[in-house]
Amino acid sequence: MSIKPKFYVKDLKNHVGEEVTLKGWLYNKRSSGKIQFLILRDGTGYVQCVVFKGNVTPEIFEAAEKLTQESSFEVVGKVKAEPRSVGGYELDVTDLKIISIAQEYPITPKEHGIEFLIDNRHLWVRSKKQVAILKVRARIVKAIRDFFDSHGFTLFDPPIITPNACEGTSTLFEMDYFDLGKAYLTQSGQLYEESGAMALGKVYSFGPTFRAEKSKTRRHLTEFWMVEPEMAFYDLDDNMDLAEEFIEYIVQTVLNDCKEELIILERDTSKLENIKRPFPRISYTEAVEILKRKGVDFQWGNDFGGTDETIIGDEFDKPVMIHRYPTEVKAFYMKRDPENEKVVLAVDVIAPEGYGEIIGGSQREDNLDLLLQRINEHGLPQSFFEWYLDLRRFGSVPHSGFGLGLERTVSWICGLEHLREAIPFPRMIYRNTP
RNA sequence: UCCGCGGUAGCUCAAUGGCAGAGCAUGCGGCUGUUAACCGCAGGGUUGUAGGUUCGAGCCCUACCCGCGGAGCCA
Repeated sequence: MSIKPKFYVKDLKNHVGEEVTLKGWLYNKRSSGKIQFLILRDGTGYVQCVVFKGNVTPEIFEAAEKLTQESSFEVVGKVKAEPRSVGGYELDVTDLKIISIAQEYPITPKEHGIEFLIDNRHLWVRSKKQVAILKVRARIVKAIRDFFDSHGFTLFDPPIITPNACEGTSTLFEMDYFDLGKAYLTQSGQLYEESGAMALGKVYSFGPTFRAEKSKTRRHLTEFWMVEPEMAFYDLDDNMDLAEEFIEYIVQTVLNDCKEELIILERDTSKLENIKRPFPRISYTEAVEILKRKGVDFQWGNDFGGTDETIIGDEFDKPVMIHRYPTEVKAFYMKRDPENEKVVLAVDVIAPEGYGEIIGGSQREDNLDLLLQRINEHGLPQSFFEWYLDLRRFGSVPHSGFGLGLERTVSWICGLEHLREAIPFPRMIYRNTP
């Protein structure tokens, strides 16, 4: 026997005048003596169910009275268009069955502090705003896959467990790996993607990555999702063209497909409608000039901090692509600019409205000798990178790629204050539960 | 690791060094169109922990614990 629902709230508009059965949870309740208004949510939407004392048996009316916030129940009723009701439709209840009465639910319709909400993240995800964010996240994930799948890319999954640091810079989560000593959780699949690009031309990976840095800001998680395309025969300009088209596609897809969610999130969509190619492209050196013009005491050669990024980003109403960073502040695998040895062919994309870096990418060093030199300069053990150097020994080609942080993108598009709401169960330096 | 702010009822917050309070949630009662409904009543407290100052400490002092915001680091 099947118990799965035949109707969901999102389908009600096609069943006006019909009697349907809905299953879900009580989001909120209001009553006025002989009439009760039950707000049912079922994951697809919210609908007000009206229980009139005259229309139902005393038992059914009493059952409705017993329902507490987040109790689960099944309700039968006739769908009608009702402008007074949120969502425009409501259900005239004729029958109601309690599935499970909820204990006193901790998250009330009033305000809560962030500590309490995160402690109750497993329940918090039921809230209207969180449901909207998670739906937008899911839509962005699909948009990302659709974009690459339809642009000639092949999904190429890198390992999560790795023997060494990819970039040799950030701190990694460490573990014992049987008799082989230490292993680490990946901080990027990029080096592996490069081998994929040499095999399949254009590849991408999409999955969780891990950073053990003790960053304690609204822009950091220790576990976050990253999409990393890597393309053979792409130079920096080709890379930027792709990044630009990619971001435009994601934003325009969400605008088109997540209208209700963006309303719930009270997002100013005019700022998103503006996210159309071309995006401004400035060099690092030009970005430094912007900072100096704004009165920031900034030395050419340093990396930008969070506030620097915001100042630069505020100069533009679209994502800004900053390219050609000083060699010293960037990773060993980035190709040096043939026209200026002091900079590498890297690009960071800064989202508007203070959301910071959402993309970091570069053209990769494809010359074996120069790559070896860079590995030595960074004090990295060459033995770990022999397989990576092979990619330059056996038919090396110019190639490029980038990584986009999913949660930062979700956060920007949804207009969130903090990255922790952009993932179901955030992992942060002082928080790994629930 | 550093700087700043905070910890009082299940939750969000008040309380001049002088009786520990409100709203929401919960329970009971009322109301036939509510929109975070409303009205009445009730229960609910080791004020983060340990010390200290004081006639008297939620409030002042010391240490510690926990959290939040930021810096550094990083995407």
